[in-house]
Amino acid sequence: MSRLLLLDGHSLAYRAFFALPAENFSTKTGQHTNAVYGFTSMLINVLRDEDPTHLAVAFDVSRDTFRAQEYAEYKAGRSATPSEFSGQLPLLREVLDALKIRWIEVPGFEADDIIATLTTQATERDMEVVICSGDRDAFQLVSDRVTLLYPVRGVSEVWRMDPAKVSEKYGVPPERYSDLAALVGETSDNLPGIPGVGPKTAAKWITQYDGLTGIVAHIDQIGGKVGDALRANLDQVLRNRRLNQLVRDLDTGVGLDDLQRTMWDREKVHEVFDALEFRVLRERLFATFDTAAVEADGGFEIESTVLSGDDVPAWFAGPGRAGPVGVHVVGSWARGTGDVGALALAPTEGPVAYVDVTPLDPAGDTALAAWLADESAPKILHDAKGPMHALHARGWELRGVQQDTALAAYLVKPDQRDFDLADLVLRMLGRDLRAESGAQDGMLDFGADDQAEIDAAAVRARAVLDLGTELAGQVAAAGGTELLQQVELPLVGVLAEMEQTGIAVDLEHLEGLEKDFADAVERAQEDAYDAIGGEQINLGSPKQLQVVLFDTLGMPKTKRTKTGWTTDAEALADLFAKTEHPFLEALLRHRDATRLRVTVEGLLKSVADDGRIHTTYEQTIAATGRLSSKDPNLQNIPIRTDEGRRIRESFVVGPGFESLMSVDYSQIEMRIMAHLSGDAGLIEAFRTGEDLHRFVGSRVFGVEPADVTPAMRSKVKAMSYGLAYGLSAFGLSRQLTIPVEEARALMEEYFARFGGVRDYLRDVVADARATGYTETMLGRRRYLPDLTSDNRQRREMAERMALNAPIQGSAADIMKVAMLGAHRGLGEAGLHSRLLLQVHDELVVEVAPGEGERVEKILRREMGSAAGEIDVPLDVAVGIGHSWHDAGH
DNA sequence: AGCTCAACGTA
DNA sequence: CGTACGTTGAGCTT
Repeated sequence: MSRLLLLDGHSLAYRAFFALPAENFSTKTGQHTNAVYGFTSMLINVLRDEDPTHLAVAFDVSRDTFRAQEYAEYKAGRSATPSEFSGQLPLLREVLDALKIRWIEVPGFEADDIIATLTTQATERDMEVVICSGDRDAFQLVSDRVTLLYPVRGVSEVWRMDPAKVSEKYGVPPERYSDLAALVGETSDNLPGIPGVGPKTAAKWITQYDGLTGIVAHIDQIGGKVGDALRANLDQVLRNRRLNQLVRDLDTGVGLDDLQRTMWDREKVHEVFDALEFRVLRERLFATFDTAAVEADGGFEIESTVLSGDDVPAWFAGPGRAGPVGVHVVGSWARGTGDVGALALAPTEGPVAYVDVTPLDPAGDTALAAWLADESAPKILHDAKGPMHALHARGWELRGVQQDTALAAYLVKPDQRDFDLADLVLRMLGRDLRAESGAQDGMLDFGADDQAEIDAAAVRARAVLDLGTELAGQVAAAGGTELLQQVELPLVGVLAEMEQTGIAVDLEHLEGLEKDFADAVERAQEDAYDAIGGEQINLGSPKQLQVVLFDTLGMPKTKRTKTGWTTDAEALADLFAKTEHPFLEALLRHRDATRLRVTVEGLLKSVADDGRIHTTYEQTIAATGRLSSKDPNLQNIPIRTDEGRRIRESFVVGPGFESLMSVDYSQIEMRIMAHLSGDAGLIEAFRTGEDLHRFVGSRVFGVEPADVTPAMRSKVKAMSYGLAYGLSAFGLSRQLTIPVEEARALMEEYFARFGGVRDYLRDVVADARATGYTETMLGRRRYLPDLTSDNRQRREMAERMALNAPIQGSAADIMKVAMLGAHRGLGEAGLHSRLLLQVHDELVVEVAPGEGERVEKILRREMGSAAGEIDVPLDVAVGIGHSWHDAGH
């Protein structure tokens, strides 16, 4: 049975627009999405509940319809459509395009005319029709084959209108509804009815005289004041009736066959939903419709063979083993360690081998270990770092990883946040991650559970192999092969080692800090309560703070947030300057202390049995190419305040080592900007070795370097750094608390002296707009489609990203190269010192006894040369000490 | 239990 | 109205 679903895009989205609070539905760029969200949410529900075979969405083109031509006042008096709404219509169409749902517009006609036409065509073909519209005119279309879903109470509920329901509600059958509406009038269309005639009277007449034509024929028989009113307004009623009649024979430009439901474009759904930040909705979409089953061409034909230990050595001699082998490791891993249960190995020819390693005889173990560690035996894995930990814990090293499908996908789509294997396989290979047939030639009989596990692993190994080939092509097409092969892939092993090693902590010191900070929290809390007359609010609750600050204490309102007024540190400090209320001082102190205590608590929880903290580096998260660190994040350990820095005293040199060494690039992003822009002045600044900000300050303010005051220097410093982020005069003025005019003058002066920088920043955006992406020094791309957006906020956001991505990303490239060089250099020198941490522009090394000088030399050499031949020197600063704090400089 | 938000730490 | 991250508690919703 065919069922056609027709939606009135405009009316439904408009409902959603008013039903959903805009402040809860906007992207980080400020784009409102409530209408799109509400519509899409409703769409998902209707698709789920009605399961149509065909569907389309109709839109109004404008208010200039044939109805307005007949009656100039048609829909007059409606307030202008808010621009926050109309701005969402293009986004809504993007969503529909991604979902591959046809949307239809016909100039001069309304959405309901399109719906009426398609309804007519469909019923002629014996299809069922479900209409979803918030426009009452659609009632006239209801029949035994046509159901109307009419949203009430915003978008959360619909009335399901069939003929019986329409009669029950209005006292007339659907085909008479237009007569009724003509008599009663329709306020929203500015169609006045007959004074004194409501639905009850109108229904009575319609029933009595068999519709409007009958009423006209018997118009003289209708008595009373309402009869007079009817006669006085008859022309108007007939006009209403002409206008509310939907057109059923439009040329819509599509046939019903064009409306057949098809699977959405998964790639585009991701793109569009990402841009709209519809995370939950996307999950709902995918969860509601078992996409894999519908969309994929199929699963994988899998033949697997289960190897027992003594089969293992022979297997590696079989056909297809010389080419890349897809490897799936069954196991678990985290924090630099793990556990392997089994391996699935997919060769280019022949069945997938499955090896249960929980019991593995020595011969099998040796053969497997040798193959895994063999640099010349090419392997393909998905996200190899985790498996490396699991294998390492078992005493096996993994080398020869020729391709990592997660890393490759990251280079192709750097803005994507997660790279799930099933998802990639579906999107890039159009296949589903399941075994088509569980055929296998193992000798043993396995239980259903075991067989399912074997199949699942075998499929993954096979899929990784296929995906590796596909992605290699895509990476090459994006010019990323060298970056992948020479940098990202080799880095995996280095990061794995760093995670496995971890960094030693001084538990006693850390526990002492916890107590100190907890005491400080306690004191601050007491002081805060005293300052407001003893009321014990939760100082960590912005909501409760707002009540105290703005209601109880009546302080001036701060900047707005989505849900109220900000209580952030800057605003509190500002309020303190104005009011000098002791509560604020105590609150700020409480904030600081709480923050530090929480940081310390988190670290304490992360200390492993070996007395060290093992973070996890994410290599596929940051769109610019940086690493990120999590569980715990060791890239945001405090350094700016004295109290915060004490936490760094807890990171110490471990037993058997001599010291920690911290090596960092000075002003690497500024140097990259100098190099990329080729600005002679800035390059000279770095070549002279003069203090950068003093040098720039002397140029900007036109004084001798020696006469640059601290105030001048700090202004210039803020500006220099801000430039790489797309800072505006407004932003600079706010940061420095100076007038916008002064900030503007400062920037103009800067650009006058360093014109190359201005030209570069301008060109980098223009190039990105032309090509669609930015590029780092190593050719890492970032795609920025929003550079051509009509939406100013989105466009300007993309412009700032375009400014920053090559600079931040090139710094990330250089640091990665430096890490590879340092790792190799330490190894080749036969040193035992080892890399522990990377904090974007800093490396922390644990120095083995007596190796300090050699380590420093290697680190300086490798970090200093990591960018190759560039126009400015890369300065490296080195510090050594017992703790990370002491190594700081 | 899982989510979003404000807040805040780093480069 | 300055980029890139990750974590937290509060306060919701499920």
